[in-house]
Amino acid sequence: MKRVTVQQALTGRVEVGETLEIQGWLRTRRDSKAGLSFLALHDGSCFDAIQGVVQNDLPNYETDVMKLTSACSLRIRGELVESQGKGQSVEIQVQELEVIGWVDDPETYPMSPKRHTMEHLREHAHLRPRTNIGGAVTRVRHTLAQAAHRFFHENGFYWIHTPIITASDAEGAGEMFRVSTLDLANLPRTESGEVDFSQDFFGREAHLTVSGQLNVECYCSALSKVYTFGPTFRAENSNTSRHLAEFWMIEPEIAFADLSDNADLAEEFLKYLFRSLLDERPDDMAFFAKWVDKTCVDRLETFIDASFERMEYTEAVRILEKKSKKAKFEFPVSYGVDLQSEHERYLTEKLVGRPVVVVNYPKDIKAFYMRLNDDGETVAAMDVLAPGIGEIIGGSQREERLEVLDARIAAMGLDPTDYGWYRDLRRYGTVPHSGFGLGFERTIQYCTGIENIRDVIPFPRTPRNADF
RNA sequence: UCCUCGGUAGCUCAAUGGUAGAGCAAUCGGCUGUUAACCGAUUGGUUGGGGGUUCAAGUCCCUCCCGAGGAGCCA
Repeated sequence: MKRVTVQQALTGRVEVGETLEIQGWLRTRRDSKAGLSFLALHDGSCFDAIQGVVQNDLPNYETDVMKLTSACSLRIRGELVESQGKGQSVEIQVQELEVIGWVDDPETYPMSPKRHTMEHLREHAHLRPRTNIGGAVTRVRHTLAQAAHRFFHENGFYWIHTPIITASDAEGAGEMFRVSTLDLANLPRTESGEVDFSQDFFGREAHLTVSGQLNVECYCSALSKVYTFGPTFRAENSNTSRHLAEFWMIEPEIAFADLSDNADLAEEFLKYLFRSLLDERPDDMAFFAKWVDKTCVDRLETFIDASFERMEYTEAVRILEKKSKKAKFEFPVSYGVDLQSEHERYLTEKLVGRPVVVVNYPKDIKAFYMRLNDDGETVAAMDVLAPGIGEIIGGSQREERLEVLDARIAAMGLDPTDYGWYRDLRRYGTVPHSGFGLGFERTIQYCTGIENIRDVIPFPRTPRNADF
């Protein structure tokens, strides 16, 4: 008797005629008064459920089988046989069935065997992985994460575990969540009446990280090719289908590399991810193509075959200005202002029809650490824009020249003493280096066509919502 | 945070200011191998909370809460 997963049973690990044992959850039960019932059993190991056929002479047919409802957990033993029906090649002729867990009050079980809205699934995030779409998203997410690590490993990158808690108070990538053990009802005060963080756990203010970039630059300046892959936190009050308060970001950083190398890396990396996904999860991708977004598989294949579209910011603005009347933009476009969502969408969706890299933005709309170009006006920044999502990657060549970095820090009104260790990288053997941040959830959205980012992470954290 | 649209049965949605309905799910019965099975019946409601207008409010007004789409911020 082999105990196997549904995936193993369906893919030849068990020969027809062998007996096997499978454990899982019931998706549906269909009865035929020919004296048999059909059970669809899933265990998450693959998209498909396996069909168990139960004859009514089973000792517990009336007492157990006829009472089964969706989501009951079961252990079945039986023979793997070729199916007499359509829709599956093999099925299990059940010889023994054991109910492990019943469903309490089936009428109110939230994942009843019918179609549900994404909002409903989200409100039951603890049960959502049992659904077709919940399972498919989970496997796709895993596959993309594994592919990311594999890509970097195979290309000589080292994975750096950058800190979740940071006392760097000037990363400048958005609002931060405070980390503190102070008693909120009884805050220690300094003589001038301000909160005395010297009495806090770290002896100073601390927050959850908004990016591992500054930390990973340190390791880049020693191990040459590195990356982080971990959770990041933004306390922005963003209520959109593209933002989470807690999300996962992949941030590679490469030494002796300019912006063009950076864009090459982004392109090669994304293609590797998409190729892996199509190769490894055809079952789940077929489901998304059928029920969620008919174009998702084609989109990935096109991306893999095509070269990245690259465009200068100046060029992008020129095109947008030319098209602004026809496209009826709500906001005007001109050199020196950041592109609005509608402009980004126009570029990637209408003009190019696939992801596009916009490079060399005006320095005033970008971060202090981005490398100043020779024109003195722009910085070596890049944004990868994807149809339906907008910015999926943000990156840049970093400023490696200490005096230029200091001038930028000063010009932006930042305090150089906050950047002591970061400046040291430029003092001791500085090198040109580049990197980017890829929003992991946005990548999953792009691959699956799922519209709301809250549906591609197990337990989404958003303003006013940290349930589960 | 701003704009727009929503909140009615377990779920998805109907309902001129005048008796709250349907489909699915669930339960029961029928059906000779089903595939989101099918056919019949039954059960199922404090219409998001609070306040107001009215003879009468799911429906109109005020307010709060929650959700979605878009914007800003960004990945």
